[in-house]
Amino acid sequence: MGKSSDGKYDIILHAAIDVISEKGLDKTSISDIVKKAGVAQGTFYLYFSSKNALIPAIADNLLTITFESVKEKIQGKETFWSILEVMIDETFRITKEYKNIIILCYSGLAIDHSMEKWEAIYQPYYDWLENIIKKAIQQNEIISDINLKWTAKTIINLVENASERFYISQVQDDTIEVYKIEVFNFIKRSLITPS
Amino acid sequence: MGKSSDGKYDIILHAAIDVISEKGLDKTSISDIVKKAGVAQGTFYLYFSSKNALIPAIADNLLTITFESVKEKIQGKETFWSILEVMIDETFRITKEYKNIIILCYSGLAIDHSMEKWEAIYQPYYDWLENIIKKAIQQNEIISDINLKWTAKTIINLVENASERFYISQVQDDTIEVYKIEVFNFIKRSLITPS
Amino acid sequence: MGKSSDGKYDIILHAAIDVISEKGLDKTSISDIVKKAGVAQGTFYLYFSSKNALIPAIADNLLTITFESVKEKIQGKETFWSILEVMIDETFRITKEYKNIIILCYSGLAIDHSMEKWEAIYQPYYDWLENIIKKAIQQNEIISDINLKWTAKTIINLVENASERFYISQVQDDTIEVYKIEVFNFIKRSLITPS
Amino acid sequence: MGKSSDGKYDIILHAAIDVISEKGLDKTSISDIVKKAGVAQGTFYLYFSSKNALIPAIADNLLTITFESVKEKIQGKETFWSILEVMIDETFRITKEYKNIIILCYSGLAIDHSMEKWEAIYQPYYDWLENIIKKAIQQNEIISDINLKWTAKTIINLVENASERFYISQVQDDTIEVYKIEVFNFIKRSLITPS
DNA sequence: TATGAATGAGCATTCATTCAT
DNA sequence: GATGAATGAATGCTCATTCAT
Repeated sequence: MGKSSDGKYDIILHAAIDVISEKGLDKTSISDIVKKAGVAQGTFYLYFSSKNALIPAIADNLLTITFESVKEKIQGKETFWSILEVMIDETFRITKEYKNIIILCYSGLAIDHSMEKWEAIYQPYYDWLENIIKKAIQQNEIISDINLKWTAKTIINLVENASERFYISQVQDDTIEVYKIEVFNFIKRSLITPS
Repeated sequence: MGKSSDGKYDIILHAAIDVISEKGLDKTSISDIVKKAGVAQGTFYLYFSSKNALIPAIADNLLTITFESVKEKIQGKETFWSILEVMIDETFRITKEYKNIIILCYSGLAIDHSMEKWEAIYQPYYDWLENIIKKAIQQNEIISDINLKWTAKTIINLVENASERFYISQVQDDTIEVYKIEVFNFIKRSLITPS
Repeated sequence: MGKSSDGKYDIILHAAIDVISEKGLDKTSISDIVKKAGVAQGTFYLYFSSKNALIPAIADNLLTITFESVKEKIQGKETFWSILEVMIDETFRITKEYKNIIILCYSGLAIDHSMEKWEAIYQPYYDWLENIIKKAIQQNEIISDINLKWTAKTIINLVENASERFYISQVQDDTIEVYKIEVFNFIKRSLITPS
Repeated sequence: MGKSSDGKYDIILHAAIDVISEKGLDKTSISDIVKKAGVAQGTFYLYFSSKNALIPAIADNLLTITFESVKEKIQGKETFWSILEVMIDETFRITKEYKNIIILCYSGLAIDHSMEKWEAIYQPYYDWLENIIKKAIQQNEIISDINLKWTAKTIINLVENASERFYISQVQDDTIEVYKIEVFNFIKRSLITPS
């Protein structure tokens, strides 16, 4: 189950992401995946213990993509609010691009009764934002009377959920800009230090 | 597909909820459901067009429970903030009681690629809260410079997600009270009219 | 799992016996059996809980054949020794005819770790012979100082094993008559009342 | 396929015996065996041509154990009857200790359609007993009017089957002593020279 | 000799759905 | 409306075996 080898793990993982994005989790057979990956049926099981074991791996991959791209775009941003703006932009962008994978993660982890894995996977992202918030408090950008951990998780969820409502639940009675601005303002009003 | 008959629809629906709560969606067969319901295999198909047709029905049932119980508990409450308090209390209570069904709705609707049905099902709840908010604005309890629809959805999501994080993702590093208070304050700070 | 219906149980059972006799247990797939039986794949599982569940059923069938044919041929025989003779003749005949099934029962029950089922299946045969022996003792044909149950089982085993050694283990350095006579005499010398 | 090397053959063979005794033949994979033996997957095939090739080797090993231990315990015994007693004791002891292996031999050789291998493996044991019987006849301990080969095989079978009925088929309605005495007496009455 | 990653054929079993009664 | 026996497509997974190193 190692992630090393000569890259077979990644080859299979990405083949899985491709096929599942297209056909959905339950319509995708292991046979489809290995065909796409160009390996034998049995090889799949050298790297993943079961079909279900794919989901956390895919979710992990997705979070990594999100997290990395946020960190990259954050470079040079100084204020908490500009960082929040980046998070919103990137989350919307990635939700649009990977909406099928996001859905598959929801259903996959739910089916597997392992919703708690979400939290484990998101932990590094949570920790990172917690730190950002801590600094923002020190900079007196935001109020200090909040539960750090809870707030970090809630912000991430708020942003993700807003973009999922926009792209996945297909409620587009407003423009994307409205959604982005509303979520930004909602959070800002809640956290900003009264002047 | 009528909801009438002599109640077989409800018998089957609740048998389904019971069994699926226990075993999870994918481990539950139609056979399990009809056995529990005490009807014949074929009878299921007189009331539901397919296994997947169960999920929206269950989700609908769940929303109705939530919505009704919120409306009931709201009686006599005057301020927006006391209504919000009730919503939080009831949402946490129902999330605890029906967490397996909530999970099943996530996975079921995701599998079915019909996440948008969530929105349709939640519509009455959204509409109701939108009205509450509108009145609160008129009463000058909360700020007026917000997108009504978006805010209604976001509040409902925020509350639900907080309780799901608590009960489903099993992140209980704080007490339930902390979670309830944080979510209440987070929303209140964002919406309250500056005095 | 009832043996009734319109005979599907028997149809499948005999199809299974046919195919397995030919190809051996592990080379036979359920698919082969249902094809031969002319029923659908799933129908098999309406009558047998698993592939392994076939074996005891087949063994039972075989014992019934043996037992019935022995009882039939016994008609009119008066002495214990003539009955023993019939048992030997019939056992050799049936061993020859059904040797593949006998082998499959051995391996099937062994694989299944349910060797003890042999005894349960053979019980009626054992009981019947026990009675025969009891009468023979009363008639003073054989000695009385023996353990009835043990002796009944041992005689049946001796005869079966002799014929299996002849037909299955393919040790035919002697004629079948030698085998039959030896086993008859071996038992007779051991049990006959000294004159 | 040599039995020499630096003992890898024996290491693998005994690993196989251990694992199969525990899990049964069909639940045991080559992978289990090599893991236990501490060698690589491919190494197995340097010493055994296939999985099925294990069975005769294991059976052979088992017969050797039985045969050797009988020969050892026989030392100093003079009469045929005391030798028979040893055979019974040792057979019961070994059946108890190795019952899972005995079962595996049954199923393994049956599956393989090579029941006749039993006879080849047992040949030395048969030959040895044949000689014992021959001497007993010369000593006038037992009757002479018997087929030597057939009788040797039958005695061995009788004893083995009695102990298998006791330990494997789990019919323990009597004590082990009853079983041992009955089988001893059954044979003795059949063979002893009338005084 | 020894390795162990890779292979890929093979199959029991499940279960949503139908339909004759 | 109600039944439940029958269907048969569909697939995750195992595992004996190979072979390049």
